[in-house]
Amino acid sequence: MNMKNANAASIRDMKKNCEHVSGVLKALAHPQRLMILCHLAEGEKTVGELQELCTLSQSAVSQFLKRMKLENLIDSEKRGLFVHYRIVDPDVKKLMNSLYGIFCR
Amino acid sequence: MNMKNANAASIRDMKKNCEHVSGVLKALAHPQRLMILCHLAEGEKTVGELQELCTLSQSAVSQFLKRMKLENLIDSEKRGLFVHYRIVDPDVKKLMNSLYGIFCR
DNA sequence: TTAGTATATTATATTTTATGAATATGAAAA
DNA sequence: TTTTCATATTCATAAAATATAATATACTAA
Repeated sequence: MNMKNANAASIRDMKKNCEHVSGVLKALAHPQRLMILCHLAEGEKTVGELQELCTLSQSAVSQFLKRMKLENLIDSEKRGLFVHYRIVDPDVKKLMNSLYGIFCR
Repeated sequence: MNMKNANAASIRDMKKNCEHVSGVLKALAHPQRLMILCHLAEGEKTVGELQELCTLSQSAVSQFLKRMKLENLIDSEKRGLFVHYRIVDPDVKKLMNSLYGIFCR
């Protein structure tokens, strides 16, 4: 087995992984987006519920949600007048659990 | 027991936690800082070693390290001509392990 | 003391992100 | 069909992050 190539490959992987993971982290790396995710980690919420829970303006919540939706961390479903948001990316669920385990006790 | 106060307290905790954790995440949320941390997760490294491993300029490595040192993720020790960096925050070590477990396989 | 090597700092141009106000959309109720 | 309610979008501006080049420090060896 050619070690040189093996290393080159794993460095490439590492770079790729770091690019992806840092993108995810960037989406979480804001006090209020993280707060929103903490609430979503406990289950689906509407925009209005998040607005109350996080004491944020409607516009702010909407923009934060959009940002995280773009990064595919969450998705939404409109039912009647309300839009329900939830975490979709299973990796993000795992990450939120890890964060809780590490930093919240 | 007063539920209202209990909730108020836990919301306060949540806010505090989110502020701290998002600070940590922000420090990781850059492809090359994350790359540096991945290498440090495997053990102490000098600035020059990181520069080679990550193909970055000396100045860039130095600045990234400074940034993460300010956030107390890492620290450094000068021995002779070389400065050795390592991860100090045990939470960051755990987090790097989680990230690896979630995103790198 | 001079030269060389490893690292740190500074300056700055550029890009990205945050914030808040105003306005728009679109579904439902009256 | 007008009004109301939940949510989304746009826009202006401020603030922060990033990249890069140039220069400085500080230790070592000759």
